[in-house]
Amino acid sequence: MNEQSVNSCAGSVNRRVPTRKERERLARRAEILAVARELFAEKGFHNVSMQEVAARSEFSTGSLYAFFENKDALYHDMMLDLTDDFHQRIALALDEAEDELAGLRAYLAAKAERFQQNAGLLRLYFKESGGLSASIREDLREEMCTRHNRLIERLGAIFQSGIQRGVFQPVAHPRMLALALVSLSTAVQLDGFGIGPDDTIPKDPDSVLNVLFKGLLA
Amino acid sequence: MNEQSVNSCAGSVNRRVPTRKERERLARRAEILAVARELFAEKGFHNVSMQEVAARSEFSTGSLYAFFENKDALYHDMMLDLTDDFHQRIALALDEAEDELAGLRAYLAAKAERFQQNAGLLRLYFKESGGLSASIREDLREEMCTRHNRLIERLGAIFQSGIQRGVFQPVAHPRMLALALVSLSTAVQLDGFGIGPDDTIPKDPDSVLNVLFKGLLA
Amino acid sequence: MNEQSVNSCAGSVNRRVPTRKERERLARRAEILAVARELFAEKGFHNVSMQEVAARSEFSTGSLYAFFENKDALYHDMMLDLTDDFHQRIALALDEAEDELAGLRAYLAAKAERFQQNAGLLRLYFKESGGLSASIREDLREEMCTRHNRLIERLGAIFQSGIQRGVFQPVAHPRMLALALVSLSTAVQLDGFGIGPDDTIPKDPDSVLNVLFKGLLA
Amino acid sequence: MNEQSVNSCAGSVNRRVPTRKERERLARRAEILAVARELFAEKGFHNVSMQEVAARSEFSTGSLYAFFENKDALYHDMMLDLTDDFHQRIALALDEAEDELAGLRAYLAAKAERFQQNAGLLRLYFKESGGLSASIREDLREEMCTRHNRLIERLGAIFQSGIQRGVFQPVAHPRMLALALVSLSTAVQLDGFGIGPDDTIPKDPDSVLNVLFKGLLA
DNA sequence: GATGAATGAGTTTTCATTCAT
DNA sequence: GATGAATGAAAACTCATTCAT
Repeated sequence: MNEQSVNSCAGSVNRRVPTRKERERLARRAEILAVARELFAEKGFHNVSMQEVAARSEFSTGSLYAFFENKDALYHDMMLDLTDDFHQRIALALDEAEDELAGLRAYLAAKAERFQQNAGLLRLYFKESGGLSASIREDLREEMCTRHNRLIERLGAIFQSGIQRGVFQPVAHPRMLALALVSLSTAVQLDGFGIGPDDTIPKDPDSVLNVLFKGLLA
Repeated sequence: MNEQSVNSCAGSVNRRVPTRKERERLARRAEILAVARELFAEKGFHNVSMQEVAARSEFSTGSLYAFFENKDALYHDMMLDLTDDFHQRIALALDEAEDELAGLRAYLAAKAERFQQNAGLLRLYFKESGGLSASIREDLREEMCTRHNRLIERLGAIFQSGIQRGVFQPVAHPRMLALALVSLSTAVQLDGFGIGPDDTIPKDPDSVLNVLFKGLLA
Repeated sequence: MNEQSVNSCAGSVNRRVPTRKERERLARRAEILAVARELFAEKGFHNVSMQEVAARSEFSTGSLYAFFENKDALYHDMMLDLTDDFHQRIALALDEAEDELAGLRAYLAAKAERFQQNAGLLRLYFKESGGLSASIREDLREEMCTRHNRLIERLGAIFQSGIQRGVFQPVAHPRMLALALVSLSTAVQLDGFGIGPDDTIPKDPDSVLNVLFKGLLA
Repeated sequence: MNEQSVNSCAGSVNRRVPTRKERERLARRAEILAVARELFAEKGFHNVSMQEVAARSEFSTGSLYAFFENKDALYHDMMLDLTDDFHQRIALALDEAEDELAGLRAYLAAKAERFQQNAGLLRLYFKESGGLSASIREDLREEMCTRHNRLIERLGAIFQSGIQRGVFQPVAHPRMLALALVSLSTAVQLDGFGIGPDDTIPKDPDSVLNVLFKGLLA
């Protein structure tokens, strides 16, 4: 019953019993969040019932409420989970980049990968965050804006340092360059979802950067 | 009850009796659509009831169904109304512009005016269209994409012509320039909604154009 | 269809069309309240569902919410309805009484009649009001206490006047006599619900008064 | 599993092993009942969940079901516990009283003490017992009525004996006197909960007795 | 044609009870 | 024996839609 006796023979300094439970709980929570992602992406917040989430995740409705206070909380947590995941990847990509240009390319690559991975999720992402949905709880919007701003700052800093190092031409508002990069890359990626007669726009990083850097590079 | 009998005595070439009705009908319809705009913008599709629309527009719920087949149709029509309105203004601005640069400035000005006019509507616009919402009926999404693509084409043509006329530097994908212009201007406008510590980004047309044209202009 | 045409022949000065609707609405409301009385009396607040009230009253659940904001409001209104009804009868009886003693007898008679009429209702009455239920909305409790206090005052005044007129012997706290009368008569009536081996207590007004007036009468 | 086998070896007259367990079990049961009292008094039967009882009593929900078959049984047992406690105190007070008048005073004192001790419990008591709640299981109501009747009988006997001994004036229904005493004292105590403009009614035993005994005492 | 009262299916949420560990 | 996670039936309440007037 007590694991300590089981493990007592060896040097077993680190985590034990509570961790197992905790890990399982988090795994279940993650399962639910994954199902919620799918469903919300497919149908939108109001067109998904808790019953549906319960059914698809193979939990009972009651269990859902053991993990999330209510439907809003489930949505909130799912959204933050999704966003954090995205921003962490990008932050990582930026950390590993050797110089400014490489950083921007890394950002674009990470973003493209992300977009390709889950188109459905993105519809949701832009519907609810880019759209500044009125029906989102104010706190969620704030939290997502915070993350977004953090990303803009970071990219802005890259432009700034590039300019200072003489790699880029000087510009009045480096932050706006960051905004341009983010919005253009998003638009390019989303363009693929469009139904326009021609999908002729290349979606690789360098094409995007070219638009911004025509003449901008020193 | 029927006005035709009243007017039937005279030559009926310029008679407007059915037209009067028709005009009235359209006016009522427009009133409802206007109320729907407000309400949907404020609260989002699913948080507005037909009763609410009826109350605010001073029609009965029954009458709503005389004008729109159901709630989805009301939303659909309102959305197209909104979009058409927007695109018409921009088309007009572009028509009146004397050269390419003036056209782009006109576009940016029209867009900014539009954003300022009704922030609430925009949240909706981006929530449901920019977000490619899954909960929208497919046909609405298509129709909005069509309009969006038409705009992109038009702006792309302006870039193209500017390049041909030697006003802009040549670029591989003029359509991407259009995309860049649209997305950057949107992002700049939306940036105002953010909660970032600094709203230091200038939102006037020339600042936006500067980012795109640093060195791009011939 | 329009009553005006029907009534237009005679001098029909007073109320018409709106009254019909209003009357109907009140009648429906009363029907629901009556069903609610029954059900709440039978089973208690928490053991009655809105569905049940709807079914027994032959309305839809939705209609219930057209008449009462929510279940609490339904209960609240039903309770006040019940109490007001009761207190009005008693007030009437007191008004018509010729002297103090007759007033007290009238009170007891009205109360007894009331108790006999609807035993079930009384269980509820005492359950929720006499019991100062913790689950009642505070405002209801206050409103019922107000009515109760008003009754006590009124009866206290009768004792007072009886004492002043020399009909009753003087007593330090006439209000307590009122309390005694009310509580004793209630207890006597409720005693009938008991399962005691003997129901030998006479429940007529004079027996009750005798207990209080042994020696009180001048 | 059966401890008897373990302990069967020695002389087992004064042995307390099973008793220890039994004692512990009863102690735990009592702890749960105490928590149940509090919670039910605070919020009413239907507004208290087993989870809540479990949490506050620091047992698991499962354990609750080891002590009480279900929620109804818990309520039932708690209620009887409460009532028995009350009646025992009063019975004791009556036992120790030297004469009839002292007995009645003792009853009133015990009751007042009881009321003061726990106002919350009383709300529950009167809500569910005095109110003859329909939501109580019939058997509980019976059991509480039995106890109540027993008390009435006992008080009635005191009046009877007082009358026989010539201490009180003769009265047709001594039982009704008992009822009067019980109901009046309850009403007086509860009056304190009221919101009446004046709390001028004295709540001491003698004031209550005075109302009943004006002229009753020989 | 217009009205708005009525409908009832569908949604979120709670909680008594069970049972694998 | 004890635990508490999981269950799922049931409840309050909403709202798109219809239809008698």
